[in-house]
Parts: sequence; structure tokens; C-alpha cells
Amino acid sequence: MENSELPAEVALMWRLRDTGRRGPKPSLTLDDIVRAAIELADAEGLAAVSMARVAERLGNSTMALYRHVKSKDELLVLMSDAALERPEPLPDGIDWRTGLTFWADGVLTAIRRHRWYAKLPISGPPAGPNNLAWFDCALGALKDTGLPEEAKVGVVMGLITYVQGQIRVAFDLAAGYDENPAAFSQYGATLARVVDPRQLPAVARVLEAGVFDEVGSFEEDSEQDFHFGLQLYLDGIAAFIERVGQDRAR
Amino acid sequence: MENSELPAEVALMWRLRDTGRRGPKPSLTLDDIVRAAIELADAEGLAAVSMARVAERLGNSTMALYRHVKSKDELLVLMSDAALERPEPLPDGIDWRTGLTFWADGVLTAIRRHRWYAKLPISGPPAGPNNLAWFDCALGALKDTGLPEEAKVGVVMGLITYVQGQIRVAFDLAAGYDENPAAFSQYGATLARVVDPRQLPAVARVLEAGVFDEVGSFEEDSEQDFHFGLQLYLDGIAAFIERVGQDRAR
DNA sequence: TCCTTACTGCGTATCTAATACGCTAAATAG
DNA sequence: CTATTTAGCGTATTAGATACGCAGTAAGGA
Repeated sequence: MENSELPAEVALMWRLRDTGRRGPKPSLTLDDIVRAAIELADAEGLAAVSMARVAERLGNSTMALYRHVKSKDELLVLMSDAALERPEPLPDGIDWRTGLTFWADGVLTAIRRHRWYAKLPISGPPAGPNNLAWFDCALGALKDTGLPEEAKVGVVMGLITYVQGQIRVAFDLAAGYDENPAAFSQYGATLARVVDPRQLPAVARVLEAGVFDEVGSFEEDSEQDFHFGLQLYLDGIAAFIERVGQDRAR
Repeated sequence: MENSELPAEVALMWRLRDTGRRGPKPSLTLDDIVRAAIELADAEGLAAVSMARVAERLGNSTMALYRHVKSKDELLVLMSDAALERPEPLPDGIDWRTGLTFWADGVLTAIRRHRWYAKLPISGPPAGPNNLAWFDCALGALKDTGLPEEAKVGVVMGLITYVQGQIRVAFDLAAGYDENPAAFSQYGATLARVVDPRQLPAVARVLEAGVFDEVGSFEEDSEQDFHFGLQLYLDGIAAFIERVGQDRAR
């Protein structure tokens, strides 16, 4: 029960701080702070999250926050766990592929509510309660595949990376689009202007095929890209499961 | 030849600015600035890259830089293209799978030289000369697969996302490890302390199997993870190529 | 009950960074 | 030779993180 040995941020995420007995009643709670920061980020983006703005939102002074978090980075870590609410548990008896697709859609939906999530730096392997719940959920989907535990972890880590990467790209592009739509609709034309077919023959071929000529609705396009790439990765997992099963049968 | 219609950053990346005739000779060039910024980031990390530090490195004043770049963000965009030197062209007649593996290893090597690269925000689809060269290289590897151009683009975009995501995670974790190695070696123990097997059965199973008990050398582990995930994705591509080939045969 | 002490909120001050603005001087076009 | 551009740069403004220390509060012990 020695919380002292746990990394500070982990203890905070699980709210394991030994509640101090003496002194004034805190008028702020960690939950308040994290919630306010998340609301601010939702409303005005991650860049708007400053200690001062968060404190203002709570009607407190800036420095009061530092009684509850060691630094802004620590606050960001707490936000990153709190933003992902608990996953819906997977329906029972579902096959792994359907399960992981369901899971990936869930991640996408959860992060869509907090687009800044994809911009946060990764501070370590999943350790907060919500992140671990998602991790558990994905691992659980692989329950009946016969993969050894270590392989499940590898598969899920790769999937997380893929999913978060795809989301990050999609949101960054969408943000760039909102900022300067012209640059995007011109994309094909711009490339055509700049690409020398002798230097970049494959890009030139793509341009000639007109792939970049019209960029449809971003939301739809990126949703399609997301699922397309996801299916590729899931096909890869299927091949891997097959391979491991055969090795084992021998 | 109207450069005016090109997005400003693209024109800069391709160095298409119409060289001003009048006025004093510039003592700084854009290349100097970008090179200095990259050296600084290599040496002390992205956080050390401030306009002041870059200028200092060049023996100029801070504000002089603003004659060449509109903002720090623009400088970051220029850095992100300049940091990826040209790819080695793929050996001729190589099959797509070997080609993409070679390509992915090349990306990994290139980014390893500039670890901050993985932290940069994505500002748009590839548009700089170096980024496009890598894009071309990957597309070229799929030349003989019979995939339609649009599908090639989708496959390559997904691959880029996967590769960069994996690299980002690996470097962030490595940075976290350097900062606080204890937190990593304790990871398994920490989870064991905090995980309730009824709440997170799959994670508990992984812990019981001892998967997180010893975390080997990070460089090696992440290299293995990188290739493992890459192979999964490539298996997925193989399945996709197969499928498209069959559809076409019908 | 009163004192000790841990703990809270917060004012102040410092440091770092981005960048707007406007001046001066250098080239070159005409 | 003058008007026009443009480079470099000094100054000042704004924003943000966070160190430091004071003052008041409430629980535990005497």
C-alpha cells in the first residue's frame, strides 16, 4: 500500500493521494481542474490551455493550481487519461475481427469528442485507468485467438499506434483545411506545377490519373481512409494468427 | 510561372521566391536559417529551437530571421522538409514488398538522425521536395502491383501514417525512459498494484504472464516492434493486392 | 481549550519566447 | 542622381510558466 513507490503521475491518475488531514479544506479538486482544462481545450483548442486560463475558468488564481499539479505537463497527462471515457464493453462472443473494428470505431468516436487528444505527446505506456480500460478491451477481443500474451500485446500496441496515427493525421489535415481551404483544393494543381516527371515519375503518374483533382468532404474521406487502413492491418493480424496457429499445430 | 498562386510555404520549400533585385545583399539565406535550426534541434531538441537561439547561432539578431520566414511555424515546416534528405532510390526490379520494407527502413534511418521530426505537427499532405521524393519512392515500389493509382495512394498514405506513428511512439517512449528509467522498469509492478483483475481481466492476464516484467533495451525492442507491425501491415497490403487482382480477373 | 503544524490559496517576481513596428542604410531602377 | 525596395536590427509588447514565500485555516494533541 506504499503509494510512495508509484510514479507520481500514476498515483494522481488513479487518485491515490493520501488525503491530507490538516489544513484548510481544498476549494479546488483535481477533478475540477482537469475538467476545466478539458472544457477549455474542447472549446478553444489545446493552445488555449494555459494555467492562467484554466484558473480563470475556475475563479481561482493561477498559482492555486500548482497545489494540485506539479506542472502543466502533468496536467496534460491527466487530461489525456480523463478525456478518453470508459469504452463500452465488447459484446460477448464476438469474433476478434469484429471486436477490434468495433474497438477502433470506439476510439475514433471518443477522440472525435476531444480532437486535441491526438496532439498530446505520448508520455509512456498506458497507465491511467481509462487508457488501461481501452487497452484491456482490445486485448480482450483477442482472447480466443490462441496468440500468446506477448503477441497480443504487440498486436494491440501496433493497432493503437496505427489508429492514433491515422486520427492525428486526419485531424491535423482537417485543421489545416479549415485554416486555408484554398491550399487544399489547389493541392493537385500545386503539385503539377512543381513536380518534374523525370524526378518523381510515380507522383506524376498519380497526378495524371487525377487522383488529387477533387478533394471530397474531409470528414468522409478521412473516415474512409481510416477504415481502409484498418482493414489492411486487420488482414495482417489475420495472417499472423493463422501462422501462429499452424506453428503450434506442428 | 505565376508563383503568386502557390501557397507561400510551398514556394519557400521549393525556393521559388523571385530573388529581389533592389536593396542590400542579404547576409543570411533561407538555407542558412533552416540548417542552423536543424543543427540546434539535433543538438538540444525541438524545445531549444527558438528564434533567438537560431539567430544567435548565425551571429544575427532575432528579428533578422523574420525577413526570411513569416513565423516560427513556417520555419518548422521548412525544417520538416529539409530534415528528410533524399531517399536512396530503390534497386530496380525489386518486388513491392521488399521495396516497401527497404523504404520503411530508410524512413526510420532518416528520422533517427533528427528525432525531433516525429514531434512536428503535420501541416498538410506532402508538398516539399524531399517529402515528395519519399512519397514517390513508396509509390514507385507499387508500380507493378496492378493497383489503380488511387489505391496506391491510399496504401502509401496508410503506410506513412503507420511508420511515422510507430517512430513517434518509439521516440517518445525512449525520451520518457531517459528522463525516468525507474518508471519504466517498474511498469509491470506499477500495473500490478493498480489493476483490479475483475475490472481489467485481459490486462491482468498479460501481467500474470510476465510480459512486462523485464523491459529489454529500448532501441532493440522498438526496432522489433517496428518490424513486427510493419510486417502485419504489409501482409494486409498483400491480401489487398490479391483481392484486387481477382476482382480484375473476373 | 489552545497551540502546533501541515496544508491551502495566492500575490509577486522572474524568465523565456514570439513577434509588431519603425528606423537606417544599402542597392538598383530609371 | 534620386526614388524605391529591401535587409538588418533595436525596442517594446504580450503571453505564459513557474519559483518563492506569506497568511490564514483546520485537525490533532496537550
